[in-house]
Amino acid sequence: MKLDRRTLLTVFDSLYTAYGLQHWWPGETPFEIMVGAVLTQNTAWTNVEKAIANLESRSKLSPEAIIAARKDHLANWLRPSGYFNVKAERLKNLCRWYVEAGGFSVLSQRQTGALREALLSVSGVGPETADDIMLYAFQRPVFVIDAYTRRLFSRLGFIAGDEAYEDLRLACEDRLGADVRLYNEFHALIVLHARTVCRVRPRCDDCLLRESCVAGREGRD
DNA sequence: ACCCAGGGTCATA
DNA sequence: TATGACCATGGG
Repeated sequence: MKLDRRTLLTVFDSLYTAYGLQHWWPGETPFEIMVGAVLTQNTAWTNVEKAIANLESRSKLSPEAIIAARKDHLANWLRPSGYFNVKAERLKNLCRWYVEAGGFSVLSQRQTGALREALLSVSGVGPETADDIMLYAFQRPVFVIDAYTRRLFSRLGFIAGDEAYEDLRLACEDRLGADVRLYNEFHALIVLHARTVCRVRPRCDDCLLRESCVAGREGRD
């Protein structure tokens, strides 16, 4: 891994200059962010919004309502977000854990490591979902590694691409230091960039990260 | 018609 | 530990 703080910040600056502040998940409650994190698993966000709107319009966007709802009903409301049977189960698991643990105020008092482990103990919450929740709902300095991040860093020549999730996360956190604001914007910018430029020009031949790409791509591809 | 989208679990070797 | 099957809708 050729990750270092200066290089990572150079990439961040390029993205930030190009796209500006993203301030992800503004105005949403921590619980809504948790719901979104589960529903967006391998799913386009536009579909997630429809499912959340279904819950909202039926006043089911609360942990108690989701726990009380029949699973087949919940699945129908989640239909637009795909994998609706699976996600109905996962959402119920998460809500039961959330309520039994005492909700946001109580969970907020836990230490970052313990909170992350608790999230991961919920069936249906894997590392990426847990870290989305850690960063965006609980405001903890956890660097989210998703497919986009891995692909971008790989294309830039920083990593091989097959590193374990935890190795990558800890490496990034080590280089960047605990910085919630930075992690928040960085992840949002990577996703935004991936959905626009990288998707259209997969080899980064002419994107704003070209300098970094070319510098890091020697002997690769 | 095809590909992918802000993954995760479970069974198998 | 490491693959593969499976889950499913909607937009490009």
